[in-house]
Amino acid sequence: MRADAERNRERILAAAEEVFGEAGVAGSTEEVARRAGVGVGTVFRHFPTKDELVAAALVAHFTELTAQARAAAEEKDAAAGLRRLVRTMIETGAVKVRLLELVRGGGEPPAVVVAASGELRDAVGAVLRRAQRAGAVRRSVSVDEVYLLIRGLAQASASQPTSARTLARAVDVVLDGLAAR
Amino acid sequence: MRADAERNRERILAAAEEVFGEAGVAGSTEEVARRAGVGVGTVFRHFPTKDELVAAALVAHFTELTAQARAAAEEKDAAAGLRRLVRTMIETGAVKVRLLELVRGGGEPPAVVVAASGELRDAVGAVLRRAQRAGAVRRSVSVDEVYLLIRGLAQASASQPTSARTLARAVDVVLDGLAAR
Amino acid sequence: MRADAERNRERILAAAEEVFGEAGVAGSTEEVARRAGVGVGTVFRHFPTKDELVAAALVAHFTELTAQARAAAEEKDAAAGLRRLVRTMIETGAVKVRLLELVRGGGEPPAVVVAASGELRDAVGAVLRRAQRAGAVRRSVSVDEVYLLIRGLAQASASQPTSARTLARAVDVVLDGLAAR
Amino acid sequence: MRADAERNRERILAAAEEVFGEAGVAGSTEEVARRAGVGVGTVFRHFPTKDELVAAALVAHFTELTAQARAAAEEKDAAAGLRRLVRTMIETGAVKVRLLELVRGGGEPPAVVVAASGELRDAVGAVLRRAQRAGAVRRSVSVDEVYLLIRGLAQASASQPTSARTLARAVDVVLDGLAAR
DNA sequence: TATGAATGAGTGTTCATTCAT
DNA sequence: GATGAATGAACACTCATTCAT
Repeated sequence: MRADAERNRERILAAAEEVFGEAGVAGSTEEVARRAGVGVGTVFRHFPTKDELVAAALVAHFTELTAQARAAAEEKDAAAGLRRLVRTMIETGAVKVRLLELVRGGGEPPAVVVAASGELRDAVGAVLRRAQRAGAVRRSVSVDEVYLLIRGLAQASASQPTSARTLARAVDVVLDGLAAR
Repeated sequence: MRADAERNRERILAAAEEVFGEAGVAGSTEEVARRAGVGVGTVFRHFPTKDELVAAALVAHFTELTAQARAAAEEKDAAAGLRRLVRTMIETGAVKVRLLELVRGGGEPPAVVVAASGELRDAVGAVLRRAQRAGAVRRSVSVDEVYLLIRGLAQASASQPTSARTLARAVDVVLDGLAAR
Repeated sequence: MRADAERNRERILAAAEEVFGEAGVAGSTEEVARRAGVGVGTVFRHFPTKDELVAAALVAHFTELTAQARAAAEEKDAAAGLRRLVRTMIETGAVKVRLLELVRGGGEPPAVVVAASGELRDAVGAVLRRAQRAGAVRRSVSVDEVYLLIRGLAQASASQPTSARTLARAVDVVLDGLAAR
Repeated sequence: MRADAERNRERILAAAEEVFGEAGVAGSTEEVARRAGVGVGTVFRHFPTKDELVAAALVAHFTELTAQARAAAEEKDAAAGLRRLVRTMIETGAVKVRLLELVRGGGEPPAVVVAASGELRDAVGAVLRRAQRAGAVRRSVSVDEVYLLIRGLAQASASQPTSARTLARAVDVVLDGLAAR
């Protein structure tokens, strides 16, 4: 039964990412249940509240991104690592954005989300520092700005159809801005 | 009574900006009515649909920003004009962001909104071209990227408390990125 | 001003017959006002309540029919008079039906309506008695049945599209049933 | 739970017949829920729309009547069968009338209702043809008139309190009119 | 006196959450 | 544990009625 329950949990999370990613706030718990192929009751057994479900989906998303950030930190070329990370985060950012909408609402996001977000920030920080050490980014910038810029482009491109070309150019502007003079 | 009705319309619009700015999609028409100090019926008389109310609030917001963009285009120093515009848009952007969330939902935003957004984009374009002519921005960037970057920073800073310092630094990164090499 | 007010009253009544005749209960006071070419306020000044407006429209309708019944009582051929009356009432009955729907609702129709309906019944009674005297209708039937049958056909044909042919045949069945054996 | 749900469905339908039968269009879904002893949500789970609820109640009503018509077709005495059917339909017709009001409104009634009504008409037709074959009704009348007359009496007696005596006499007039000369 | 803007109770409908099976 | 039917508070929207102009 343990295995079954675990499998359900995963399916629900995946369905939640899908549903909330598509419909944002409008996504209903019932729809999540339907896509996960379980009853609503099961969803609520795993996540006693819609907010908790959303938070869990967000954490899952942050966790994936953190893994990618850590991978980027291993890359030979530090500058290329940063570049790739920025692109990945922006491209997969759409979902996150929709989910974040949900979590805000009543102010502070739940602690778990803050923690997961913090971990991601740190991983991005590591990539950034490596790029600085390699001389590809000037010393004066801090993770905060970088993180903000990434989130911004992710959200903006998610909330309005944006051509790949425009997005790529915007990323270049940012990377140029980060570059050491 | 014309006068009264007009005043109500303004109050409703202002309340809508407030409510939707704070609560996003969750904001209720009833709450808008309460804050405007009118009955729900009055809100619906002026804006027959919640969507129309939201659209109207958005248009109002875009219109304000467009006015500011046009003012920025008059400024002596072209580069300073661009800088100021970017800052203004980001600072007052919070509201817009929340409202945009609402309008998306079922795909294309209503024509009025698209039109108002287009006008803003054009006004920003004028400021940008002036800055390019003055040599403060390199020729290769187009309005699209700039508009995207501005929207991004506005949304990102609105959706998560961001220190003024971090925001200012992010703006600088962008402006540096835009600058001619 | 008297004349103006009187003209408005008539226009409102006519509009009410139209609107309620078409839409039944769904017809709104506002729509009546629109068709009458006056403001809602004016409608309410003349008829302080929707119910009163409906009642007045009904009374007007009954009054017209009563006039026709009286005319039928003058006709040379008593049997032909009855026949014509039945047909007229059925054909113009559609409106009445819709209006009656409205008036029922909370039980007894208002006194004015009852009175107007009584007058119509009496006028029909006169036509009937003449037909009986002429030997065209058997003595044992009373106004009540006749009135009920007429109302029935009027309502039934109004509430569902009915071919003229079917209606004519139904009327013949009734007239045959009334005829002396 | 299947059993429970089924029981609820029945109770809701019964309540709907009651409520709409009494109040016509004015009857509210909430009132139906109250009388059925369930929450509004339950009503909407079973019938996603008020219109669908009304249609379902109508279909149920037609179905009952069709069963009675079929029973009448089995009766030994063909004329008595017709007589009894007409009486039954008129007596139980009140509800149908109110419900029909609702269904009209926007033109064509939903297909299910049309179908159920058609079946009833056919069953009545069978009873009628038997009576004709038995020489109790003249050949020239068709189902259409009979159905119209029945509906008419049902509606008329439902929409205004009518003494049993008057109704019986009206029925006799109709039956006499149908009789072979 | 006529107007039509304002009001707010009431209606249909949705959806997070609970609980009997 | 899983299910999905039941619940009811909450929301968008309508419309009879009132009242400032």
